[in-house]
This record gives sequence, C-alpha cells and structure tokens, in this order.
Amino acid sequence: MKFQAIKGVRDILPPESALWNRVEQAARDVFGTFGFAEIRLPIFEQTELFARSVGQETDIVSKEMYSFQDHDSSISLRPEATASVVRAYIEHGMQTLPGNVKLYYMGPMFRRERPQKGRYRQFYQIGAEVLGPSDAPGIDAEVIEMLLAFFERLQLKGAVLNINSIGDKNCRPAYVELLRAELQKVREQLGADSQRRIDTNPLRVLDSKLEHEQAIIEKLPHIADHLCAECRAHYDEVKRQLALRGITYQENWRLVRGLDYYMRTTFEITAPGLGSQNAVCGGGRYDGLVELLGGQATTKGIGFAIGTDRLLLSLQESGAGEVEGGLDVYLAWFGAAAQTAAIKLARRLRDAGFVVELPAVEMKFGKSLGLADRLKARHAVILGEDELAAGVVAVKNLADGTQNKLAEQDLFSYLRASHASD
RNA sequence: GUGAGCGUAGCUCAGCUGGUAGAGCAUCGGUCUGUGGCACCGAGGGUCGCGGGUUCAAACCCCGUCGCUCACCCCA
Repeated sequence: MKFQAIKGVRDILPPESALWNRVEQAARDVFGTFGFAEIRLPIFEQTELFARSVGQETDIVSKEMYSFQDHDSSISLRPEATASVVRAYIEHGMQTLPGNVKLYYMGPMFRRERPQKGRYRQFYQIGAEVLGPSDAPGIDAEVIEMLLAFFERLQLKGAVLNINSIGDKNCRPAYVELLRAELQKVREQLGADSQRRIDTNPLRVLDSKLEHEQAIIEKLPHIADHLCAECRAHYDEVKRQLALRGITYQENWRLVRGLDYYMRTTFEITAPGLGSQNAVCGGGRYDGLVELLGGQATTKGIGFAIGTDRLLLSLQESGAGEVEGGLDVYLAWFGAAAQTAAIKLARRLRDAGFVVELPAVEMKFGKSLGLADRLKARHAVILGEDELAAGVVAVKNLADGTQNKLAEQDLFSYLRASHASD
C-alpha cells in the first residue's frame, strides 16, 4: 500500500464508470436536441483569466485554485469552465455567428477544498452556456427546461428547482447596502461567521445554516422588493416563460451568487441523498462577464453547471443508478481444433455486437462454466470435439440451465431473440 | 483554516482486565479429463496506518504524526 490517490481525488471504477457514460451520453443527446453543440476546452488557462472573472481579493484565487508557475507565467487548473467558454467565445470571434451561441461541455474541474460528501478536489461538471446579443427571458427558461429534461431522462427523483433574481448593477448595490444596514442592527445576535460576512459579503448571510440565525434572517429585506423596473420585468417574464413550459419551481429569495458579474436570473437544483452539499446544479445569468474578460459589452450570457459527482450520488441513492451490462456469451472451448473455431466464432459474435468472453487458455468445461457463472454471462457457448465433429455449437442458458445444439447461423438469431426478451 | 468520528487481510468486521493476529465474503487450487450455481478440503494474502513512550510483554495504554469520513468555513 505504498501509493494512494491524493486527497480529494478518486478512481471511478467499473461498474460505476458505466453509469458515468450513461449520464454523459444522456447529456449529449438531450442538449443536442436543444441545439447545443459541444465545446472541448483546455484543462488549464492563464491564472489571470480565472482571477479576473472571480475578482482578485477573494481567497478563491489565493487558496482554492491549483496555480503554478510555468516558466514566466502563472497557469491554473480550471476551477470551473464558464471563464474558458467565454474566453473561447471572444478569442474565436463567435459574436459573428448568427443568433446566440449555445455550447455545452463536460469534464474535470479542480478546486483545493477540504473534501466532504459530494465535494472533491478533482470533480466533474456538465455545463452549458448561451452567449450572444439576446438576454430574452425565454432563453433563461429554455436553459432551465433543458436541464430538467436531462434530469428527467435520467429519472432523477426528488429534484427541486429554486429560482431567484439578484438584480443588476443598477439595483443590487443599493439592496446590498440596505441589507448591510439591516444586518448591522442585529449584529450582536449573529454568529461570528455571519458578523464577518456583514463586511465581506452580506448576501452570504442569507444562506447561513445556523439554527438560531434563521428567525433573524427571515426578517431581512427581500431583494425581490428592491429590483429596478427592468429587472422586475425580466424576472416576471422568466417566471411566465417557465409556466408556459409547465415547469414548477420554488422562489427562494435567499438564493444568491457571490460575484459581481452575476445578475438577474439565478437558479439551483437540489436533489436528495447528497448530505450537506445538496445542490446538484447551479446556474444563472452573467451579462457582465464577456465584457469583464475583454469582449463586447453588449454580449449577454447565461449558463449552468451540473455537479456530475453529486448527480451520480443522487441517482445511486434513489436506485436509478443501475446500469445493466455484462457478458452475452462465455465461449467455452476445449482442444486445439476447438480453439481455432472458437477464435473465429468469437470474432463473428463480436462483429454482430455481442459481448463475448473467450478464455485465453484451455480449461476443462467444469471450470470454464464456473467462471462463466461468476462473470454473470447470460449464455455459455460450448465448443468441443463433439460439436466440432457434428458441425454445431451447444448453447446453454446459464439462468435456467437449458441447453440446445444449434448450427452456427442459428446461434445468432437464438442469441438475438433471447437478448431482446431480457 | 476549524471541529468531530474512525484507521486490524481485497471487502465487512471480531479480537475480553495488555500475553507477539482471527472469521465471513472474495480470490486461487483440489474433490471434478464434457457442463456452472451447492457442498467439502486446502492455499495465498496482514511489519494491526506510521513513529516514539510505558511495560518482562502493546492491535489494545500514553504522546505525536499521517490518512480516511462527515460537518463548519468557502462555494466560481
């Protein structure tokens, strides 16, 4: 036990890896039908890209990014993908593409946080972004619809959509100051963490989990009551657009984002079975980000990121995580001549799409079938001297023990029929 | 960064008031040279996380350290 995976990273082993593939394939299928196309991004970028998008002063940059010196520049493992998508959008002049650009991505992200349930240092996200000239509320609603369609496809149970509007640069600063002022009045009743947040990030007081702070927080002013007319209208229309799509949601006035470039629509989906970190997806509108990273000020953006690790946790928790796989055929052979025939038969079966295990060395049939059983093969195809002489194969159903002798051409239809009836 | 709980075989765990390690499952082999699941027999696999201390003697007691898990902080 000399080497082990470093803290916060893990191996994804079979059979769980099959579930990962199913989830990622479902994302490609569903997002594709909404007209999204995949963007494959680098794993690292200039540190400055992330620092700019997140703001220099937070300890996200100083403590939680994997940054290192590469010759004379600092680069960082990506902690998220939105900054990279925006960088690529600007770098490749995608504002000249017709309409809004709809992109999705999936892959590992890296944050140096203390691991806990559903939180790893190398974790995975599946995300999508819409970038372009329009900030129509219908886009917000469609992005959310797509997300829910994806979760539906996976039969995720117990997902709850929370939405909020956090205003924009016209109305949020005034709200934040109002909030700060109200918090000052109750400062002494708050815990040390919340007291600190009054100064550093008043919005974050709203998602405090401390029991004794809840009653105090409930009385704080709601941002929904302090939106400017434009944000108010946008938010109302987002809700109407969700209703048009038959989407049920919870308005959660305490759902916030920490960074300045976020504005208006904010949403989050929680799912059961996740422990303390119970959000399986977060998203929102970030109309200021393209400009912040050097693009056109008129470019709007909205997107989301799904925590794939957590999505899988929740699927497994609810029993929707079973992926059936396994062997169709265990090809038991004995004797040199049978091996020759078995090698050729195995290839033909595989070409036809069957999952075939072909023993590499000669084994007695008893041992062979024992292995077939433990490998959970559906059928054993038996090929020995007798079958060879008769020009047939024996095929045994390992679940019920029935066995038939078939000509090779009949084997394929036999297997296909039994496969279909599973 | 903070706090709590836990570290004995691949896995799940037992191991009494200290007397230098065991079970079940899994793996491999045999009973079984043409047929799996069952049964029986056998084998491999552990410096008891690591280091120090106490003791005639430590998996067990003490100190330290590392790791894992969960929660807080943070959350792009």
